[in-house]
Amino acid sequence: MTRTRREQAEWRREQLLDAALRVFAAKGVDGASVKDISDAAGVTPGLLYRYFESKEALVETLLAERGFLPRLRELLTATGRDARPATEVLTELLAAFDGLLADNADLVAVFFSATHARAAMAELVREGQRLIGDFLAARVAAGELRPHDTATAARTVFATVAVSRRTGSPVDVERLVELLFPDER
Amino acid sequence: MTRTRREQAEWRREQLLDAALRVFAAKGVDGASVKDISDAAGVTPGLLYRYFESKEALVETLLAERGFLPRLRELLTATGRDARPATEVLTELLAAFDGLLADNADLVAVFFSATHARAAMAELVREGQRLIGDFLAARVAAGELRPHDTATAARTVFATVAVSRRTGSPVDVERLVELLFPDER
Amino acid sequence: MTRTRREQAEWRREQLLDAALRVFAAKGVDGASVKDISDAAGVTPGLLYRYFESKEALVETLLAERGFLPRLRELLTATGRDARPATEVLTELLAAFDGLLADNADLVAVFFSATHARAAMAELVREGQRLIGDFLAARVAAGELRPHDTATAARTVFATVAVSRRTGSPVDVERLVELLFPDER
Amino acid sequence: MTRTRREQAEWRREQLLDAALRVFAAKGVDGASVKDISDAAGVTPGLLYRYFESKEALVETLLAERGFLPRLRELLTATGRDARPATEVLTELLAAFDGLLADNADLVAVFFSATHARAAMAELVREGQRLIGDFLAARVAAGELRPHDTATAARTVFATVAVSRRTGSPVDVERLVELLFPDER
DNA sequence: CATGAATGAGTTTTCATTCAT
DNA sequence: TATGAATGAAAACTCATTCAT
Repeated sequence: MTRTRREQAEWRREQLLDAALRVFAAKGVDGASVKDISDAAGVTPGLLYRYFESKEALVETLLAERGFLPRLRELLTATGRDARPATEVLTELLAAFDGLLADNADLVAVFFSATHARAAMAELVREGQRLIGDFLAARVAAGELRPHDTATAARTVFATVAVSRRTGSPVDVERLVELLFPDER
Repeated sequence: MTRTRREQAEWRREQLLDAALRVFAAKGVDGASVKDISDAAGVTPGLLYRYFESKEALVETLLAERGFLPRLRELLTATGRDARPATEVLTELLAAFDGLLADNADLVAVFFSATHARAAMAELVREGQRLIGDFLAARVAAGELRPHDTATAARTVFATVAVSRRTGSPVDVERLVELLFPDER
Repeated sequence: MTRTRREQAEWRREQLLDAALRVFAAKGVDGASVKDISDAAGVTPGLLYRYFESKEALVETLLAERGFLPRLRELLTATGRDARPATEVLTELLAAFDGLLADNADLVAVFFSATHARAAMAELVREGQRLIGDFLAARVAAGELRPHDTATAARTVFATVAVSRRTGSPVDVERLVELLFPDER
Repeated sequence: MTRTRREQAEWRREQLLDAALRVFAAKGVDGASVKDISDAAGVTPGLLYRYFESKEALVETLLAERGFLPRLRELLTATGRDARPATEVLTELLAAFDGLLADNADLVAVFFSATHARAAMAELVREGQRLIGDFLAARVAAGELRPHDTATAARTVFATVAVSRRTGSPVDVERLVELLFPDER
């Protein structure tokens, strides 16, 4: 109950970021007012400016601190998979990616709405595709997967999962993997 | 140079829609002001209201009149393809779809930015996936393509083309088709 | 059917004044737009400016040309009454005044709404009270009515009729006269 | 000089209502801009919207909070009059009513100008006439006043005082009462 | 730390008025 | 005579931001 100053400040900061994320996702960055956000956080607009320089700084902080690129990287490079079949690992990977997007639906919405976020989103996509492509290439090199254009394949699965999430009709990742690698079960 | 009143009005209307599309794509619907649009069209803000009831009505008109769903439908249902190999037709189809998105990049941007456009975009995606899926299913039934989950395949190619366009790194549709149907060349 | 230029112009002018009167009465002078008026007249706003210099000029013309002060004067000074009993004449007079207000309800509304019309209305009231006062004084002098403060009496009946009209509950003028002159029937 | 937040807000609210009342009275509700009002209050237009939802809400608040119907009711029903002669009480009553209108000249002007206020004004008139009518009827029943149409009489005195106030030539209430009840002095 | 009154620069929208056709 | 496209100025209103308390 008793928080130190520092804890309290940290807690408030996070609370504001939470509120901002929710509100931005619902109304879009431009459509949401500072008042909307402070209302959602149960504080007054003025307080927001003790924690963030401006509305724009708030958006940037959100993108920087809540961005899930690190988590995506983790997911896609997790070790201890070498022993398991490529299609199994790939399925799991895509499911994890799908889950990541689901968990961060609000942030994804911000990525889509904000003109600012264009670059951040592009980076996410590039990185994701590269990591999946590397995985596929390694397994092709190992002779486990048939030779194919791994970059295109990575791009394909990545895009499919992302769009499916965004349009609200989640994809069945098993089927997706089977579509691409029908013989490697 | 001399235009009738009616022609002038029609021309101005289109010009305003053009300007709005450009500005909305660049700044987002919420980020663009009516003044931005009228400036882009070289007129005064008031004039916009002779042609459209409100900024919102302008967005709706844009989505309704400049929507490329009809063109998409045309593309995907064009006849005279029965005689040609499925992969060839599919490649052509996806290239056309990619071209359509390229031609309508601004509108696509609006679809992405506007909270209003969420529904319109979802419909576009659904329709596109359905039409491609139907095509694939017919060719599978005809024994030309290997049996596979045609719905997932449709979703895959559709999403891949769309995301590639959006992220600015156009996909090579031939490679995409070959990835899915390596043996049907 | 064929009108001379002059006739046509006169007719249109009157039509515009009619429309303006109706619209001003309904929405108030400030609340009514030039477009409202031209719409009501079935013409375009531009045309209005061929007949009147400005919206304000239109109001002034309305007050000047449609003012019923002349008619009021006529009513209150009509001759051929000397032979009849004062209360009878007074009753008839007030009824006629009431009728005049009813016939000009729209104009009265404009008088009330327009800040401009304050002076015109005051003049109307003054004149009306003076004329009724003169009538009463003459009859007192003739010994037909009891001596009383004729100015106050005039003001009283005038105000009563006017307010009753305006608030929508027309007064029974016979009762009003009987109230003031119970013995002079 | 030092005011608490709450006091300051309350004070500002009243100040804005004061300013609005003055400006509305001078220019009419439609003729007055929000800027006119904020200028009169020495603040920026935006501040007005912290205290009132819209210009229309401001008018309604004015009518509701500054309406003098309660005060009118008080005046006309004040007790402790039974012992005094009816004409004396009536004279005093009308003088008080006249004073009330004088004190609220601005509000009366708003009543006259605003299309919205039509209903509020009608209620005021109705109520006022009813209360005066009741008073007269009681005194007739008590045999103190001659039998007469008390409703018409009430309407008469009410209208006379109101119009006189409005047209700027205050009535002499003693004379008015004497006109109606010449023998009851 | 937190409030919320206040600002100023913007927003969308309206409208009296002009003028080429 | 009549139209209606276009303007410019102002309207109502919003909102990010500041600051005294």
